[in-house]
Amino acid sequence: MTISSPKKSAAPSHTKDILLDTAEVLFSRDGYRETSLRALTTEAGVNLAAVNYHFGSKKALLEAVFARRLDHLNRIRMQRMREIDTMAKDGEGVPSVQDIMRAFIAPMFLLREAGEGSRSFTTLIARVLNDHDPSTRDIFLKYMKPVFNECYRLLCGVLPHLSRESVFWRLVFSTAAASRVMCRDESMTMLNKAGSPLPDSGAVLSVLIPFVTAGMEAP
Amino acid sequence: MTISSPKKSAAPSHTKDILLDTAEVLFSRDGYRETSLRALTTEAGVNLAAVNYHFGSKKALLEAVFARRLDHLNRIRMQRMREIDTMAKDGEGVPSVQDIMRAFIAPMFLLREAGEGSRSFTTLIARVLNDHDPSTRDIFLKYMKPVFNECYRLLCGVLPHLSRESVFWRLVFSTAAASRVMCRDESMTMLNKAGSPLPDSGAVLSVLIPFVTAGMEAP
DNA sequence: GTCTATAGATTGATAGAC
DNA sequence: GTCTATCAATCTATAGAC
Repeated sequence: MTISSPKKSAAPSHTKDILLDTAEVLFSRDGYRETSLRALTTEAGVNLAAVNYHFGSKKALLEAVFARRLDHLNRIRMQRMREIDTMAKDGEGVPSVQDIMRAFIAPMFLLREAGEGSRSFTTLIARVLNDHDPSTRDIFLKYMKPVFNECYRLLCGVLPHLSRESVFWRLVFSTAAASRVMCRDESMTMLNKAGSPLPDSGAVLSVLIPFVTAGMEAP
Repeated sequence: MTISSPKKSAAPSHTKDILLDTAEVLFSRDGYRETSLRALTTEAGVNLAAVNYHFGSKKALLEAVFARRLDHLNRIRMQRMREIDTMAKDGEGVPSVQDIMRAFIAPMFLLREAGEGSRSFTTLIARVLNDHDPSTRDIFLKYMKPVFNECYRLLCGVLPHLSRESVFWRLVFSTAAASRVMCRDESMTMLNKAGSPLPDSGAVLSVLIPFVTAGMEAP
């Protein structure tokens, strides 16, 4: 109890928290649109009307799911990138592309390993990023934008020989690669001739970081 | 008329063709699940019952949309990769990673520039690849698998110092980057601080190919 | 082959008793 | 805050006249 985080730790006691936890899992497993409020409230063991009572609408529930995790995650990423920025300004040499990319990408994978709920959440991010509905995508992009731009700014600083457009697109490619592994699923296995099981986040990260670093540094 | 391709060129005269063309555009613009048969048949100017009469179901229509384009596209990609393979076996040196990646990725971008319909189609691929419903994804992956595996095989040949798992995952990252630009949209503009307009496929390709090549070749 | 009409099911949201 | 009951809208798919 004494070392636990914020307030409610083990079992969520309030309907609101139960709904957030359940929505995180079901939205990531089946998709936001494909998850009906009936399936959600049944799984959560609460009444059908609870979502609209506590959050106002289904979409407001989705936004609440994002806010709960991203506020914390993005604070970590921004802090890491600011540390890199400060070190550079203090004359401790030019930061490496790899350090910047790791600050941008790694915290999401660490979150992924933090528990079943947050694991679902990172999958949800990857799914929402590719949603057809702009308003659904924009809920996430609103949180993404400041972190993306800070990373972009740092990269422009250490890759002055590249056009800004090149840096921008390469960073887009990198986020695409990262998000693809975030929601890795059976379709991966279908392509995987080697038949090897899906590796854990640490293993994927050790392939992903060199990949995006080399891509960013390409001539 | 004499230089036009296959059979029906300018205006599709049959209901079936009109439905394929309209489905391609609406499925890519709004998503497969989000496009109702009502919206589809209204836009196509045909009767609501036409889809089920001609194709049997909505999902069979999606599959027909894929078959019409992918049979041709994948034949081109396989041919290019086989040419690379033959050259290597004839002792004309080891093929470059860049050649292999270009054979795998470029034809899709060429198709994208071939017209409004095929442009929509490449967007549709990228959207379906990230669909929540496995059966929807699998329709595309069934066509993707042989081409992906051939590319994977070639890459293993020229990157013998890498583990097969590394090659596999790097190729997955590359396809993710390619598919991300395929459905580039307003959400890109939202992130793009430089505010530059979305470049054409040739320009994106000239950034994408060096990126994935460097990523594949990373130590 | 094309049309109208509708069956049959599911959805998000709400009103009102408790 | 939680419940039941229900509304109004949507959907895919089909039956049957023309």
